[in-house]
Amino acid sequence: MKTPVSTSRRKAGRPKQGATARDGDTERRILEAARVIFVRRGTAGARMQEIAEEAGVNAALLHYYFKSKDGLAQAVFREAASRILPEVLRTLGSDAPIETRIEHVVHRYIDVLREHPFLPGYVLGELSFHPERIVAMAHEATAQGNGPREMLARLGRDLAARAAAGEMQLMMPEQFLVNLVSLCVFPFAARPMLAALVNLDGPAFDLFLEARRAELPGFIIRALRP
Amino acid sequence: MKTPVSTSRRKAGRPKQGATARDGDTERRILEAARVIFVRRGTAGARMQEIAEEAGVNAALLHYYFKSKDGLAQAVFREAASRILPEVLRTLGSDAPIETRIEHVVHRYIDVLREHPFLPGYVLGELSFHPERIVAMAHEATAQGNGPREMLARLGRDLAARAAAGEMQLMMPEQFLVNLVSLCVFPFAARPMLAALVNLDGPAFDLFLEARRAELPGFIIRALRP
DNA sequence: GTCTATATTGTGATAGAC
DNA sequence: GTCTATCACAATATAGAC
Repeated sequence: MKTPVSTSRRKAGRPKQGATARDGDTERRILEAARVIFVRRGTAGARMQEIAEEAGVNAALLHYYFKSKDGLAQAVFREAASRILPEVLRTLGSDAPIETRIEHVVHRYIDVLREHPFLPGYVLGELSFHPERIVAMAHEATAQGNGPREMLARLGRDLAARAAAGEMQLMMPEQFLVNLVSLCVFPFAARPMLAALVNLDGPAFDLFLEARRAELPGFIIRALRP
Repeated sequence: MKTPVSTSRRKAGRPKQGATARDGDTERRILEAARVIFVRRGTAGARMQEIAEEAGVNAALLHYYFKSKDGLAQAVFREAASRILPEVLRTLGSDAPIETRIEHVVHRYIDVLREHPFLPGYVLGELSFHPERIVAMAHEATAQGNGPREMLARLGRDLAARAAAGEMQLMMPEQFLVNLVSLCVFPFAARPMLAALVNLDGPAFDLFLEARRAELPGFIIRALRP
């Protein structure tokens, strides 16, 4: 009998292939289903029953693998947030020219979010309703040395150097970071509003994103000129 | 006995001043309390009991004035969304020079959101988890003639004219609108993340916003240069 | 209009057989 | 590991007295 529970648990002995779970690891199936349902309904709106059905497993198994609904919710939020945060921060802290970093971040961000278009709404909702979740994650990242603080400090030095050389506006790195992320992420979170208000739905939204991916780097770079 | 319920209901005969409700209109007290709780917890996370306590009234009264929890939720969302949408759209469709409109929108947006800093997180969460709500609102606005479509069309003509005169980049009005709104709204929705990741909390966030209010119009106007 | 009491269902969680 | 059965309680909603 294996010890269940815990956030960082991983498969420790294959299941016996019960009749219901057609393939692969049950725990993974549950986690994927939970991601789908939590992202769609929000943490409070999600139902364990619906997650079980989405995963095609018995509802009691959710508690076997993850202790509680909150355990599942935390696991899902971690995964979601770490999918749209760290890589971009890393890119932004590289030693390429700022213009190159901007282009990389914009392209990468929009590409990732096109594959997970509902993540921003979910993450922003969670941030608002469960702000404590992000705090724990930030602590870990900082402890690992992946901390965004160093990245921001380096970015600030680079911006200041370019400004001193008369090549750019002087701008606080925090403002720069927020501008960049806002312009990439917000359109996804606001998608339902754009669809309802200005008919930016379905294929129109895809075209909008394609144009945005191409134009946004230039928009930001022009805004940085002195 | 007065007919209760319905979204657009207003006070029709003062209450008898029950012992509990210290002052004023009970319905209004409930609606205000509902706003506080729904914004804090999200629609699904909010509890009718907590709203009643926040309002200082008996829980049964919530159902007397608003038929159901969903009725209350709709009323709150309408109020919230109409607080951060229509005015800005109107400003953007004025006949002042584009540069002036940008400055007006940025200042107005940031001022309004500083008074209601948790609205963006709530509205974006609702958009994601209850996209159907915004559709109804958009229909009404369009029916009223307040429609954002005309505003966007006018804005598009103005942008095209300035581009033809060689004074600006050519840009689709949708992209322009999204850029402007993203840069104003996103920082509020992402506030918990900024606080955890780069220490932008409390007074630091206020200073950040003050600087942003001053710098953002220039940032956007520079980005529009040819 | 406001209150108490209660109906009724929903929902997270666990015990225990297999 | 997975299932069935069930517990315990939370939560929306209503009935009816005042």
